[in-house]
Amino acid sequence: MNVATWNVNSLTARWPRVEEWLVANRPDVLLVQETKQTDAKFPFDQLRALGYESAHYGQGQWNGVAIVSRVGLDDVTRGFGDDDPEARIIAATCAGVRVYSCYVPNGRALDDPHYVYKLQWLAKLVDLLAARDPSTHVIVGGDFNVAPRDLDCYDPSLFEGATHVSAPERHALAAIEATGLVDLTRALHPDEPCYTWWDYRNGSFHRGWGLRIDLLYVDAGLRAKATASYVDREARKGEKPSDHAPVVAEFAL
DNA sequence: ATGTCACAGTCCCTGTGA
Repeated sequence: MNVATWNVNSLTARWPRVEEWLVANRPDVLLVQETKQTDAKFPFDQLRALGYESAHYGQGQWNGVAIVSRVGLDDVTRGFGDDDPEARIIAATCAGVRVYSCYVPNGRALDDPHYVYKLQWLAKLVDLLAARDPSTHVIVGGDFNVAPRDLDCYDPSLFEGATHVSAPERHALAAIEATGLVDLTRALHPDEPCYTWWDYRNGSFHRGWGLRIDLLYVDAGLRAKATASYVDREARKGEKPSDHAPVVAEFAL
């Protein structure tokens, strides 16, 4: 089984790149973030023509998450079941694995109300994962907008006092791991940065100024069956790329 | 350390978010 997560930064703008990538890579499951489109605009039919079922939790101008699968797509749930109007989490069962596509709030700044929202959102995710069925394999992927450790940031000194690296955000990721999940990319690559995002500005990609903020958390059973994890940097190059690259994981199931 | 991109509305530029 081959599972990928990719923040596409508008599926409307990115569809040619996403379609090309799906045809070339044929993941079993793709977790998508920042579709930035309504359900009415989502390319269900185009994906079906490629052999994929889809579930979308669309909002419109902002956010929007999806799960795209060619190994089954059942029991879809959207949101946390509360009154949060932002479309940031969707779950489904694919080939017996419970998969989540998450777009964690950015936070903007440590003194911004949006940062409080980010921490509250992460706390809700932790509660959800802590209450999961332990007998079912789980993959929680997406854009977490947090670099788990300094190794995941090209220059931690530039991020002092900023979001994405603060202690409360990192504690939230530790709480996710404490529910029994493993950051798979880091487990398989303990010493490599494995950046997944580079600012469009300043030639950041070519200068290597990146962050590892797109993560795949898996349960211990899947960790034991994982055979590979990699960042597809090629997808960050070329015409009209997203500012994020896909993260792919492979499992011998 | 801000050199870009995408969106919607004010609609071919500007404000906002990332």
